[in-house]
Amino acid sequence: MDDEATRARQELGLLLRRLNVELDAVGQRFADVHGLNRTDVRALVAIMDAARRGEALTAGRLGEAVDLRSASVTALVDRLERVGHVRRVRDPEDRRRVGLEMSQTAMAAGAEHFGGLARDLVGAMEGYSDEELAVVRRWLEDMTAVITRHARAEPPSPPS
Amino acid sequence: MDDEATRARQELGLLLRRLNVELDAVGQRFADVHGLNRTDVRALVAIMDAARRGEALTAGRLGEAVDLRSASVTALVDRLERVGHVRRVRDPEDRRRVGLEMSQTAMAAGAEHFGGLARDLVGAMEGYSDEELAVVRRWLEDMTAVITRHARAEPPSPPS
DNA sequence: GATAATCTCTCGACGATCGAGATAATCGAC
DNA sequence: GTCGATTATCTCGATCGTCGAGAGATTATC
Repeated sequence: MDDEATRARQELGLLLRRLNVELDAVGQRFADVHGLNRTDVRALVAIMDAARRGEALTAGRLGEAVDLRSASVTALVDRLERVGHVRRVRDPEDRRRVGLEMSQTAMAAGAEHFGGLARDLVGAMEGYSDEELAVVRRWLEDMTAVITRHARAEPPSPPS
Repeated sequence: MDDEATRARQELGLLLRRLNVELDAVGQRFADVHGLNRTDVRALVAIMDAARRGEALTAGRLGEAVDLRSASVTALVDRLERVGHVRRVRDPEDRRRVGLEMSQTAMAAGAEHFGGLARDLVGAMEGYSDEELAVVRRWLEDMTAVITRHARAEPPSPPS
């Protein structure tokens, strides 16, 4: 591959990084608007995702999802509960466990903020053909695979 | 646009979010390995980017780049200087200003971690034709524009 | 039942960030 | 040149998020 082709590919990597920065900024903005910190937002997203899958997250599983110790999860849920975004619900089957339920207002706020972004993204894709989006999809999956490998462990080079 | 087409586009949005999470994890991993926090990593990246552009970041500009007040920037630079990643250099022309220079070891560490990722990403793009990558590029730019608009201000809907 | 395992919470400490104000250097007007 | 306004950075004290250690409560195992 000649230099020109390599450089074009490197630029796509930089574009990806720029997109990453802006996407993080969207989350930061949601946090600012609602008086939350980044961890709180990550937690709400995790709870929403779980709810969408039909599961009710427990305190422990939330801690795994956002990588926090139990003491921090307690403080985190205290904060979210204090402002009314989540509710603690003791599991009747295993009363050690504490389920987490999102309030309707929190669900609505999240849907408005992130749902609006999703809607606009879909709108911006209207002009693309199915074939073009298939290419994009394959590319995204390939890039995600590479990135995930780097995120988990640091191989000197990809196990080719 | 029918439901099937819309759903395919929504899935690309989810793929993008997943990629974002993994990319953040790469930065987190760099932080873990080197005993830094996320802010420190963001600061080092900002300093590296500036250095690549041939500029030496001052303390104030670094604060703007990572969105921290001056008190926090002082503490931040103290941390980075203490472990030898950056050096304070008084600007001889305006001695109020403090320039920041990255150490060779820090540059090398960053190049190894993030440069390795960049190399692998380029490698994963080898199988794509120029035309395919042009589509991907256009798509990335379009998506970044939409995301940036949401990150800066929250319009009820894109100003179409 | 006794004991081990699991899940969450409490407590004390540490560290990152901030607001207010201090310090030092530069710029502009005279 | 000199003085006041401005700019850039730093110091100090306080606040808040996170953690480690361990307690309390519940369930599983024998």
